[in-house]
Amino acid sequence: MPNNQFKKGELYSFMTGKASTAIARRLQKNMKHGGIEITVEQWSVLYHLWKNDGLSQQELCNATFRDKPSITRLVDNLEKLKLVKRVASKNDRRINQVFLTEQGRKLEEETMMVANNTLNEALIGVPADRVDICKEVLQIVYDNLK
Amino acid sequence: MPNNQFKKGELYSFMTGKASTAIARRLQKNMKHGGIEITVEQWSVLYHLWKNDGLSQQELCNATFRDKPSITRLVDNLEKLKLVKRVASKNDRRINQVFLTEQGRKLEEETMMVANNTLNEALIGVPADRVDICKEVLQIVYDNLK
DNA sequence: GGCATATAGTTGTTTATGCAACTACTCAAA
DNA sequence: TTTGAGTAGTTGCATAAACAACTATATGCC
Repeated sequence: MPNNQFKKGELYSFMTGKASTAIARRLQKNMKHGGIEITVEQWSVLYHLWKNDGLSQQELCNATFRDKPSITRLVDNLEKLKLVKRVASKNDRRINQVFLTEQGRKLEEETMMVANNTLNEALIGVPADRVDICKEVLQIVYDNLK
Repeated sequence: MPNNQFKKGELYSFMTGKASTAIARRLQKNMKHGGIEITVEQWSVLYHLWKNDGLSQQELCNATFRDKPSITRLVDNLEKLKLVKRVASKNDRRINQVFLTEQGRKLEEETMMVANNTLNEALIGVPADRVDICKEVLQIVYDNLK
């Protein structure tokens, strides 16, 4: 028994993620404006390495919710930009660990500041308790479907 | 003065739209499983034509929050699939109106049913009033950034 | 040890996106 | 009536995504 109805197109934006598209575009624009020459997708990989350097590509797949080919090519491009380096694991030769370079580490502070500012632009006029509810709903949706 | 802080990565999912990615993937999977051979992006264009046939490409840009090249190519592909047809406007020869074909119209009922079911899968365990709050927050975010 | 199965990662193909540069058409003002 | 600004749409290029097919390595069972 459905607990919600998709009526009158009011949930179109919800389903198509117009808000998150808008956030990604603004983040991209703000990074470019700040002289940070990476894509938002590359940012999402670096983000997890800043928290936890040396993740394997598979762990990056799980963390970023991207498939293996996507991570292969994102890491390819980040390597070309000299921001990360693949290191074959000694224990398990199937695994590449991905490590930040000095250059990659240096990006963290500035880039996270831009991300933080972008989020604040996005949330102007939204009470914090409503943001929390929204986050919870999106987390449940993600858990339902992932 | 920032009204929210981007702390401890808790808003990573919010910013990167993991929930809407999950919805889009599930919708794609459900359509394929139901024998509907279109992409979710093509669905988003057809959706607006079902509500309002004959929109111009520019109007489709506004409705779907995509840029002009994206709509050009989505309409290209929908035309190849014989689901829509471009018709040059008589009043203003710059404008293409996009009309559904009989085949395009026939997809509506089944496809909207699949979309509705997908949404219900996504929202299992979420009280309706929380969905409403989430929608409102996302609408404000979109309006802040669009 | 050897084989089946699973896991990590890569490659190929099609579709989609963002941005910039371009063509074609419209409209209004000199 | 011409010209110049604005609008609608297309094309080119780089990046990214989904899916399937592939290689290489690891592991567990006989």
